[in-house]
Amino acid sequence: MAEKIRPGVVAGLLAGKSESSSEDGKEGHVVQVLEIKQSGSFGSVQRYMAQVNDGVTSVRAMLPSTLSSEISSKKLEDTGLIRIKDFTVNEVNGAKVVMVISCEVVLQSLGKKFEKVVSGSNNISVGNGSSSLSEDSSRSRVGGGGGGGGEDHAEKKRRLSETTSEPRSASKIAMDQSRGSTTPRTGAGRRVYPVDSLNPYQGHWTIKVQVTSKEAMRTYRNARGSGNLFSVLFADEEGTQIQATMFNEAAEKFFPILQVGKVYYVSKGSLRASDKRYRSVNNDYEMTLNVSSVVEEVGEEEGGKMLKGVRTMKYKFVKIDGLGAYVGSRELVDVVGIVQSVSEVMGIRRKADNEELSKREVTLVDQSCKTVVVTLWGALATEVGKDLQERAAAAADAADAPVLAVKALRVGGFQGVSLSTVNHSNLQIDPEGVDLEEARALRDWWRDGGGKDMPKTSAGAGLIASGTGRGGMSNERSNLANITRENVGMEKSEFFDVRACLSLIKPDQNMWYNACPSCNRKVTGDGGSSGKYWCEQCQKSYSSPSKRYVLVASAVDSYAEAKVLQVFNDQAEQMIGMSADQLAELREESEGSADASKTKYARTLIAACWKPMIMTISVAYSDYNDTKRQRLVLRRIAPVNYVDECRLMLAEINKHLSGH
DNA sequence: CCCCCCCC
Repeated sequence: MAEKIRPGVVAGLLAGKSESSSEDGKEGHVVQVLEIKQSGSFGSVQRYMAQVNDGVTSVRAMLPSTLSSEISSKKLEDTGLIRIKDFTVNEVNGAKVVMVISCEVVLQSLGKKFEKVVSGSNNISVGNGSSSLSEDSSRSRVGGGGGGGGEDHAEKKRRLSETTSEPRSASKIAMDQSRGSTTPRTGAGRRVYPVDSLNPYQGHWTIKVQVTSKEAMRTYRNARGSGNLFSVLFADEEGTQIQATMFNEAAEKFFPILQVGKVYYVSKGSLRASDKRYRSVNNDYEMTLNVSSVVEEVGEEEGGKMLKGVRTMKYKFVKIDGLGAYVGSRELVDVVGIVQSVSEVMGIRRKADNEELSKREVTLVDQSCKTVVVTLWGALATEVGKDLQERAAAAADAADAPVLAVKALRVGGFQGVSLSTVNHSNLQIDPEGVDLEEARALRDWWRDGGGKDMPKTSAGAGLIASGTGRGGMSNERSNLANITRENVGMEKSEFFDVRACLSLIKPDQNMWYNACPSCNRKVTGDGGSSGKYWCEQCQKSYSSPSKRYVLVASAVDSYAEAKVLQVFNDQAEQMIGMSADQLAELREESEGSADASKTKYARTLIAACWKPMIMTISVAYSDYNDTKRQRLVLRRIAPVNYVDECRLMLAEINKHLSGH
């Protein structure tokens, strides 16, 4: 076995010994892990703790989230070996804990605890575990580097020396920063951490990041108070992103300083687990900067213009045919597709406050041969959308259609599946193939014919309940209790989809009217002596008007009963299964029957009830005898597709589960 | 400490 545990390594870790001189020459320290235990989860990722053992000493260690899948999949078990590449040491309740930042599995399991008598050749001195690096020694190791603007391999190695048992004081870092001009900043004393190594337990760090997006300042007001805030996304050279938010005073302070595209050293921010529901980047943590946080722009001579890795946005693409699973969840997705069409910019008035919004719709297709409409909002519609439109127009033929990669999209249920940009969304038109394997694969697929023979259908088509002609049900389900609450529909009419049954169609109501055969409006007259009916609209008389339903039914779901649901002809016809004229005949036959409930007429109305269906119901307030009254109208019905409904319920359940 | 993200 090439991998060897050197006894004394653990003491070395505790002492912050950095230089790895493992016998195989690889960077890092090989140790054995014992007593692997779950240790809470951060975000969605289970974290583990373990004892790390070198045969002489063992100490508690927090293992990185990157190792969690290895543990859960049993690629690493008790008595296994890992190589620690990067770590810090924290004191928790007076005991030292090794916080492993980066490591790899060396051996799944050794089968027993590794124990060894310390050999004389051990080249790591076994310290007392509390020694720490002096400021000077730390400094001397971090010299050089220069203005390359990146952490090279040597720098990474140096990070191995970082301990938090004696961190460099924040004031020291601040001093270094203000003194910056005399010494290369990436050199003197500024140890730059990769963003993915940050965690809430770490004492002090400095990151070097580019602002990749910046929100406008906004105001919030809730039960706990009100204030201003804005957030930015930082990305480091490795492309790892993290959201940083600033409130109130800190927001005022940093808003003018942080600019999109510029690079900064950031330190003294606080980290905490990010809420998966609201996460705009794939990071278990998010950062809050307060007034005492340090943000300093990196000069261009230090490579501040562009961080190498940032261009490579880190995507977690979801194939278009897989978007259905995200409908209704708040999770943001990344999508890459061939641009099929780009609409003009449209002006929209937001319902809530009548504010004018710009939107543009882009249709994408990918290898799944499914299409989806992405709605771009605001500047993404007017600016990036314009570039996209021009690029699409410039395409000589379909094969040259642009590729669009979008980071952070909200998945909605409009027409089955729809995508919408949010504040943090980021668009890349024709992303560099070298950076983006998926984009290249997609373009190759498209240029090779792009499944030319495959029909391209909307990703939503399979998800919406069909059967009622144009349009479709959304994937959001409400219920009768919700939609009949007071004031729903007060402002303007609202539409809801519910899964419900009719519970009653009273047989003694009017049920229909005589309609003009050409305009469907109510005609006057009763045939009478002239045998004619008059249509006011068409200014014509007819001898044989057809009947059209206009009836009141009750509907029920597992939440409530809506006693009065207005139903018009098309929906009534679908539910009753015959035209109003046909039902009128049955009604006539039933006249004078001894038992009205046994007539064919009555049984037909009963048969229309207790069939679950998806109903689109509009709720609005309308005048009724001088008072405003809530009015429910059945606008559309569709059969229940149980597979789809189960899928929606599962998504709903998952939404609740992921909330914690 | 936010967590709204719009329209059909």
